[in-house]
Amino acid sequence: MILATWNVNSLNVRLPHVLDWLNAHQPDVLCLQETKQEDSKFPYQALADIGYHAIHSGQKTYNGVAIISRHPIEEATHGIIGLEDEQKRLISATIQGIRIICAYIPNGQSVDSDKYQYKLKWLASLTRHLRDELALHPKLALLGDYNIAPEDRDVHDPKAWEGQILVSEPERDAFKALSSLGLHDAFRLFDQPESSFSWWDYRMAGFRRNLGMRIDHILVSTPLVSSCTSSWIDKAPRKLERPSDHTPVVLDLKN
DNA sequence: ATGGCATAGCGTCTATGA
Repeated sequence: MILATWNVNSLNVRLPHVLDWLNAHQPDVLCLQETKQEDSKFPYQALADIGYHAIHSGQKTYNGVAIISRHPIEEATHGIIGLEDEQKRLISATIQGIRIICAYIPNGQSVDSDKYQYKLKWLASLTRHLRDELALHPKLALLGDYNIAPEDRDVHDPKAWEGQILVSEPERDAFKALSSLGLHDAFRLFDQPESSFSWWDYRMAGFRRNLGMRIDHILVSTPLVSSCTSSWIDKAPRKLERPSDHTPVVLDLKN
């Protein structure tokens, strides 16, 4: 079974890349973030034409999350229980007996911003929500754009970024709180190349110079760990014309 | 290095991203 996550930075622009990627890799599940479109614009038919079901929770201009699956999608829910939130950042479903949660965690903008407080509050609510989900679904995967680089090795220049957004201590503590629930960073279950990143700034030739961050993650619950066989970042879509600034993160699970 | 880019909206600029 192949699970993947990809922040597409507008599905309207990136649909051709997504369809090509689905056809090439045939993942069982692909989670998308930043679709930036209302549900009425979501390309259900184009996905069905290549054999995929989908659910979407979106809005104009900002945010928007989707789960795309080759298998039937069951028990779909939107948002975080107990959090009033206009922003469409979380969607969940059960697929092949695994609870799949697709999240677009707030960026936070800067540590002195109101958006940073919203990010920390959102993460606290997510952790509370995940505790309940895990009680119901021992096999669970949380996939998405976390907007957190968990360790210095996930940052191209840790000194330059020290204390800043995406790496600040409260954000990393929130990531550790998710880990403490029994969720494991699937990418780090395996040996990986140094300087492995999932996002590169469009500016400053960030991708060519590999000035990136690893902020897109797949966390899996303890009962799934022994099934994980490999995890990798697919840099190929970042090399295409008009790429997303993020690229897919992939996890292989044995059946 | 604090921008230089990309996207969407009802727009000729602003907001946001990370």
